[in-house]
Amino acid sequence: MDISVDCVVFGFDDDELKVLLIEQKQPEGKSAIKPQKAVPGDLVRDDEGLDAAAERILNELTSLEGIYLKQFHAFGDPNRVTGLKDRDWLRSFRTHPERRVITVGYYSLVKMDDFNPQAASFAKKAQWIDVYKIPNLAFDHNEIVGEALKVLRHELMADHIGFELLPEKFTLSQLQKLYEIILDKKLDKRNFRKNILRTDTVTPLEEKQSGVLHKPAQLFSVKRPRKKD
Amino acid sequence: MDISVDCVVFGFDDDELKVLLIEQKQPEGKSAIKPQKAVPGDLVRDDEGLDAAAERILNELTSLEGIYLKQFHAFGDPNRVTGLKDRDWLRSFRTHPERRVITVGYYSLVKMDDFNPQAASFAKKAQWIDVYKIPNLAFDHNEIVGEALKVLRHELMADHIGFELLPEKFTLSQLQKLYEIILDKKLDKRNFRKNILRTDTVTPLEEKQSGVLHKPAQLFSVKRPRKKD
DNA sequence: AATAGTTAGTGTAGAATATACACTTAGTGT
DNA sequence: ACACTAAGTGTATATTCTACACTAACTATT
Repeated sequence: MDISVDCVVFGFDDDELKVLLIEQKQPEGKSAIKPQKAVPGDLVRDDEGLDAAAERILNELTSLEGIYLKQFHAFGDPNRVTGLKDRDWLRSFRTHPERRVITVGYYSLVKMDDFNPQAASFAKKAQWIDVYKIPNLAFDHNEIVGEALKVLRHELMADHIGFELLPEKFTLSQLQKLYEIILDKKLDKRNFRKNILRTDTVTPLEEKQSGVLHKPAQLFSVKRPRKKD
Repeated sequence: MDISVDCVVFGFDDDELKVLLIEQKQPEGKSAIKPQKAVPGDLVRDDEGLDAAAERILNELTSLEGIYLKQFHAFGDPNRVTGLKDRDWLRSFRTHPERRVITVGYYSLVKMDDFNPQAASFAKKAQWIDVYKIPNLAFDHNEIVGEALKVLRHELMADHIGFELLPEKFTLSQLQKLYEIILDKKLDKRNFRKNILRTDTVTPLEEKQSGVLHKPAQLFSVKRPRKKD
């Protein structure tokens, strides 16, 4: 058997929660077939830990580093891979295409800002897709994304990890919107603010929004552990 | 690579939280070496899902069926297995002893009543060991048990799954003791009872304790989904 | 028959937390 | 200056959490 790692990378963009999907390479000589989208993932190397593999693979495919990255579930159904396209693809790209693969799911949150679409090579391969509009994916990736989303919701409430999805500087309204979209429900503005400020994970900056056609909002950033001043 | 499943089976006995450990069979011709204890686990078969494997292995080693059994983490450190004894053991009992093995941890809760310890396969014997007095185990099983315990604590609070560890009929005091032991802290009696009764997962029986040298306690059982009466 | 010993069983007041709700403010564009 | 828009702010009420102490029911002993 082989082990792979699949990374469900969440990002947030104005008013959509997105997942990073790659477009699979076309198998040789089958160019007529529409390529499938998939979550970035690959086989774990023989001498590599799971967490390390996840980090490596995510890095290879997105050039991101040092990201909140968490194992959430192992998917081991022996019939995980049944699709014809999936089979074709494996035959073209894997040395042992018939081997059963068990995959370990990781999820991660990134600021879309940090994400570097510079590499045209990259932009060709990877794209952000609205979580609520995900097409059919390769293998069992729809299920994997679904599970990741459940975990994300849970962790969002428990650990307030949501800032990870926002740019360096953000307003509380943006943060609230993020929560509303992930949880798929409206939140009360005043209560939300109380809650967030109480957790003390966020610091107001000197700066304010500008160029908006309404009262400019206070900008915040994530509170980092104090360096000595 | 190979995949294995390890099952951390919790049971409860009066005032100790226990884990089911097996004693590994001795490798041939090394009878001087003290055998190691381990959590029941084995390789996943080639055509078998992870959950199915966990159930099968638990069943093979303990003759239990239909147990609350939940995947909690995959352990994939390439240096998971370093001990000399572990190596010896693998050489004796595995067809591919040098292969790297990634293991998926499951945990499960059983009523010790229902359990009839029957060592089989490569287990010399099976025994319940106090969670807080676990010796050095084979492989990375100490870590695995530790993680399982964390998850158990978490799920205990979230989902009130504690009854699984008690006999069919139990008193609220027994249940409270169970919580106290798992969480390793004292709880307030009245508040505890309020909480449990509020969750509505438990029904009082007609029956009371008897033969105790104090006021006999009401017996309860887990509330099962109503069958049609 | 009375007594001592033991755990079962119960309520409430105060603190903390969660919820619901509406108006004023500071900008931009016309 | 006026209209438009989202930012920002406080309070009263309901709910949940916490701390806390006495009486009840049974057994064993004398």
